[in-house]
Amino acid sequence: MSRNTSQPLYKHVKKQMLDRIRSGKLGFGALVPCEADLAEEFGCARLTVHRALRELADEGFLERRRRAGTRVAQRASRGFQLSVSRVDEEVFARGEVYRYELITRVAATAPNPVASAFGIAPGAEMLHVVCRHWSNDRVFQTEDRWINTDAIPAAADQPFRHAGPNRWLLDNVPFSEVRHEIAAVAAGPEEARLLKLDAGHPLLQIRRETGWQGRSVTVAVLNHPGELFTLTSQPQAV
Amino acid sequence: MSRNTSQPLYKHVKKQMLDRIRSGKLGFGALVPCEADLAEEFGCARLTVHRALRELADEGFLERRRRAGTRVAQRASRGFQLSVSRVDEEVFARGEVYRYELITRVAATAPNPVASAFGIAPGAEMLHVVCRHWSNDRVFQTEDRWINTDAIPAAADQPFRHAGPNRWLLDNVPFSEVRHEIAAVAAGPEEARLLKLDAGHPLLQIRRETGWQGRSVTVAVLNHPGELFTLTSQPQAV
DNA sequence: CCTGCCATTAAGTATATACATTTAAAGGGT
DNA sequence: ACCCTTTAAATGTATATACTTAATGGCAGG
Repeated sequence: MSRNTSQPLYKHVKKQMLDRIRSGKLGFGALVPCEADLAEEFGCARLTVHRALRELADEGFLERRRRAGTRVAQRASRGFQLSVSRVDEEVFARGEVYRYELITRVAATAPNPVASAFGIAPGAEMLHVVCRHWSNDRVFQTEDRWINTDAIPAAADQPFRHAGPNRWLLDNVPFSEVRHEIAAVAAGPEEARLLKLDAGHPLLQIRRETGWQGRSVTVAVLNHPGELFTLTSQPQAV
Repeated sequence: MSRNTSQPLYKHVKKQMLDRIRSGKLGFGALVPCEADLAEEFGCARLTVHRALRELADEGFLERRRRAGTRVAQRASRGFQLSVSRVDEEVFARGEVYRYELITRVAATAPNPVASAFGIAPGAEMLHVVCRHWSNDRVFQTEDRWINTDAIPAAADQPFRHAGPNRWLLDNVPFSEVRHEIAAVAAGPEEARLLKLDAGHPLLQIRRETGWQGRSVTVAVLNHPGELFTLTSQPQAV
């Protein structure tokens, strides 16, 4: 129970409280003593306890409401963090050789679902880029992306010949919202050709919609051969 | 630029700084003024600025080092949050009817990969549960789970006849680490039968390993018909 | 018994102050 | 020029204090 002085006090309090939760001393739904009482118990200021409890609440361990106090959260709906990086960094992290290949890059009329996501008139022109990302000698990911040139005029000048739009966008365009959907689909003829697989092969498909201040700036469909690529979540940070 | 008084001051500062980052006024890698200067600029205490900047750093927008100051972070590898809930809650959230069905529940010798994950001798007995989760009249998820009865003796007494181990574990067992892998696979004959699909159908497969204080307590393989189920990430919180 | 008001409680925010920690940069000696 | 020491700048933590906000639970009045 003796505290490690090389560690900030609020972290010590945090760890102690987490221990009580994990050991079952404070079960799911249990009422946690109020900040003032804990401050007295730990012999520190209320703000120190406040910070510890606030961070535990941010991490999903506690639920806090004014006047009603602090309770141990039900664990049912805790999130977990999937890391999403630039595709070339993913490949590099696996110790393999990355190569980018542009398939097509055209200004075209956006199909209706894309146009409505961008909040523009159907029939308006925008940039459509299709490309492949290689890892050693295998196709690691195909990318089929629409870019709202209305929102990002600079994209219209990018050739995307030697580096993918993924990378350019991450490096150059501010974004505020990202929405992802992940599904397993069977490869259609077009996808099978691009991924050099047989039609019907299972694909891990990520649909990513990136927005800036409420407005969609780009939507992308990313396909991975199912068994080649697995997304791995990080363990819970504690 | 006038501040909304119904909003905490530190959030106002946070928003202002985020605007400067997103608008490009503070480009990637740019040096942010020190806390004292910002405090003077916003006419508030240093601690208020400190909290705003600390949270922005926690969210990955800034990088801070003592003495060296605060800089705008490169955006390359920001994570996103996938929510994981109890399967019955998932179905309920879709407005459909949930039904649980137990297939098998036996004490059996764990296969080697499972035993080694649990850190126990190969050949030791543990609980193996196979079940299905229905959404209306379709199989929403199959669950193939091993439970370390060494770590959770109470599980040996659970019949899992009317509610799945997923739910019981979440409600009753503390856990500290969760690791996920997500992949797309083709249904084998056994999976096809359980999911009432043809063999070869694409499945979204989630492998989940749950640990408590460094020790694995349960591993599960969850299969979803690929096109039925999509994991949707939450938009970035700002 | 029900309703609505209100006091009280607990969390949330803000400030001034102080001191600790890290480390870049300046300075000084060889 | 190089290395070592010192200084100071910036962030990090801790405390006391005060006020704000939300919401519960009790009380008064109908």
